[in-house]
Amino acid sequence: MSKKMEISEKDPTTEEKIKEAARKVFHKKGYAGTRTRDIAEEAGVNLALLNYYFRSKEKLFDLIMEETMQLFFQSMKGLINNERTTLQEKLQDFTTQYIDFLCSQPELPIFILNEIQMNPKGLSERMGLQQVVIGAYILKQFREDLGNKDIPDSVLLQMIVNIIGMMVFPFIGKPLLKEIFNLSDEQFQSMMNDRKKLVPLWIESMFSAPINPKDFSMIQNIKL
Amino acid sequence: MSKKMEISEKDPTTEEKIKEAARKVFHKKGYAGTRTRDIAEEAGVNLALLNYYFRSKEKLFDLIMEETMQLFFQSMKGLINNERTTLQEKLQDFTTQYIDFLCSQPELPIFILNEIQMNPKGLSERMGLQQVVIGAYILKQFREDLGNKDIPDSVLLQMIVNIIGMMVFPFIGKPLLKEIFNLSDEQFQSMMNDRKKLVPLWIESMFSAPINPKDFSMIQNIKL
DNA sequence: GTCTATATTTAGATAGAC
DNA sequence: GTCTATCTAAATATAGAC
Repeated sequence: MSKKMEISEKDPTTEEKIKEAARKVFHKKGYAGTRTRDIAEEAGVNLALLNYYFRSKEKLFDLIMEETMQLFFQSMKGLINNERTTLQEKLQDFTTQYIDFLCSQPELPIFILNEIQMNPKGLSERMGLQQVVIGAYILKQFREDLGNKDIPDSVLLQMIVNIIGMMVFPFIGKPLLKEIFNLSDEQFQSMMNDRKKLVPLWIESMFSAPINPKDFSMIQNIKL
Repeated sequence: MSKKMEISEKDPTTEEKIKEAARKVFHKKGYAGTRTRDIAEEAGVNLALLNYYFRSKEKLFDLIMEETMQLFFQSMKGLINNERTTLQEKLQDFTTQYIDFLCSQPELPIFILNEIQMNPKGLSERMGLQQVVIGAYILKQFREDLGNKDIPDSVLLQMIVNIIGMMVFPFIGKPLLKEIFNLSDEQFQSMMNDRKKLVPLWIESMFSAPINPKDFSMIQNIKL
């Protein structure tokens, strides 16, 4: 194999090694719980190089956080905006692929939601968060499909929370789940695999639940 | 009003003030993100008094963590072990009262689940966690009710995750939800109020979803 | 670009007066 | 019990040689 061919697969640069290590450690321990020494050690480089390449812990974190949020939300964006699939197909694609994605990055949910709570400022401006969800093509389809059933937007909002929650929450509660039910990693994995098909089934049946509008405040003035 | 009568309602002691402040700050910022100075300031006492009363930040945290876990799980324990109500009644009581509880302490879920992930060791021994859930009376009732429908324990486990998740997840995602959907605190509150009745309805309908066992691995060897 | 050594800053903890 | 002042340790950041 020639040297030229190896360029594309050559060893990562020091800068890349640091970024990868930072991603790993920040995701696991959060901003406050991470020491720059941990990152340097994980990357196998000298501590001083962190500041040489990224100026400060905070700047490095901001970079990682930005990329992580992109990853987390953009991976969702593509799945819910496919205009060539039916609602049922899209829901199935979404749960399958997003659960696969989360399985490959199981600490993402708690990292992101925790850091957002610590520092919510300038969240949605940084990326078009509102547009990602509210403008999603799948929402249009939901509304068409449900228009017949007289289901208000406030219930649709509740269902969005449920769909996301049923995929994301198990990862947030994973350490607790594993202890309470003595689950192995394999069992957790197969539980999430089952969810790929269960979530769409559940969602469909939940929409059939007999809702009496008089029982609910229906969150005034919600429109998606 | 006599001085004797005022004893029971007198100002909190310094020790109590510190503990309350510690609870508040730890819940908000987590262990790593909290500085002892924050706690002292919140309590309005001198920094040195923290160590006078509690020896160290870590000891103070352990104390708060212990009490918080008790609060979080014990408040659940009573609700799912009432032997005098039907399954439907108990589910309704559970969702109503547990959501009320979470509304009164909205940072609890993310605090607890985050700290558990950071340091899962000795979790379930510290309190009889397995017994709280697995030994719950409501589980017996679920099994009886579902015995007729041939629903395996692995699906019951999935449903437990759903029940807890539908109550807890909105609080974990609250900052994000509020930004994406422009929710006010009042709207979030009324959303959670609606959930008190929606969750039991949803759960019931989800149990009616048509499940084909061939589609699922059904998590081998799970028994609750 | 990388390293050693060191400076700076921050946070937890304590000594000792009152 | 409480406070001031201070110590110590830890963590971030930088200077300067190579």
